[in-house]
Amino acid sequence: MVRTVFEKQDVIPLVAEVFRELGYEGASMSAITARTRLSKGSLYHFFPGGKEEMAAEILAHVDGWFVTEMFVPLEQDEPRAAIAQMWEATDAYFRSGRRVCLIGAFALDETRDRFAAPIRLYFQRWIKALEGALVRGGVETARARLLAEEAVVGIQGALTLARALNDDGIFGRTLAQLQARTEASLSLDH
Amino acid sequence: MVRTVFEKQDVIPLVAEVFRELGYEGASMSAITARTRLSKGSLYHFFPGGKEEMAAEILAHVDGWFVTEMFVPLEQDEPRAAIAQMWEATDAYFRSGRRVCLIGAFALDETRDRFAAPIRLYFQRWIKALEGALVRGGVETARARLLAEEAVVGIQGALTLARALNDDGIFGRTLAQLQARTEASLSLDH
DNA sequence: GCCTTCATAAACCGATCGGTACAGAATAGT
DNA sequence: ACTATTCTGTACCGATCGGTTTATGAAGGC
Repeated sequence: MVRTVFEKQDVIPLVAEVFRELGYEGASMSAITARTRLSKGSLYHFFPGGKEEMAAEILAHVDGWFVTEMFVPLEQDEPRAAIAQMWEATDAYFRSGRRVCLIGAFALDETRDRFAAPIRLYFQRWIKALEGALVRGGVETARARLLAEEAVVGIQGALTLARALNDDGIFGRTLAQLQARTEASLSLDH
Repeated sequence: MVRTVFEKQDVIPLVAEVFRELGYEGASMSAITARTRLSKGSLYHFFPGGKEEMAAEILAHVDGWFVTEMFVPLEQDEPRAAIAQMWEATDAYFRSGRRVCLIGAFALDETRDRFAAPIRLYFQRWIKALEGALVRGGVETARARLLAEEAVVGIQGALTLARALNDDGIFGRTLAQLQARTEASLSLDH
């Protein structure tokens, strides 16, 4: 009998991918067991609280990734470098639009009510971190706010349309345009 | 006994609102009956094909609304007026961001695979119609394409963030910015 | 007034839902 | 090697899922 022993840190990304593809309601336990090859016994061992705990831990895991890879650099590092890294990390993380934003997907249906706080904090911090980096890069505050909001809005919209249109190009085009616009503001106000 | 007699045209918007709020998987039959006050008998009378037929007809209904209210005007009417009407209709339809785009929500999870064609056609036609209006308004083709794509991307992203942040302002700010940018292009190239 | 058609309600179906119980296999500590 | 703990597979639970059936209520045509 094949028996693979997992640890929780290995399990979270596997389950996360199922939630990402199917949404909270669509990710039934049977779908999760089928796609992760993990038995119910394993899943309820790692997540005694069931689906809700799985989703909460996954949200925290995704949030943690963004915090270390993007938000902290934006908040602390040299702004131009951090912003450039943000665009790269965004493109890599979302696989050029072929991967959906789990937190954005959760925000749309009534799953949002369950996880309203972490969802809101994630997007607030992203916008605030980018806005702060732009300000530190010399952009005027009001414009930085708008630019940051526009960037996160554009990323989310491009993810939706990339899937809706089944178009691999739209995400890259959107990122390029947003990046060009932020860099124009950075050089203008400097 | 209270007995309200409905016709199919009255039923579709009611059911649509449930799908919009809960998503395809989240909209269970019991949720639909509870929120619409329609019995299962009525629902299966109007939609013998069950949930799948409901969703398909709802998509067609939403698509039809956009076709008559926005796409046809964009394709045929005087471009500046049609584009102005598009921004107004968008803000009104999505209730300043408090209402979610049902087709966009369907695009995110694996519901997309079931309704891939109508979802793709809806967004394609929106972008193409706006692009065409911009071109007829004097905007250069390549720029019109980018602007149209950017507008639809921005609308979808703003809808996601409006819900995620529970912020009533972001949708309006995004629309205003997109509108200003298209109008700037229209006056430039004229 | 009668009959047909449309619309509704309620009981019911097998399948699947999320979740539990528990026994056994793998691992780590000693 | 023995034991305690961690991890896994399976059988099972009540509840709910989407869907069906049936019986009857109301409305329109004649």
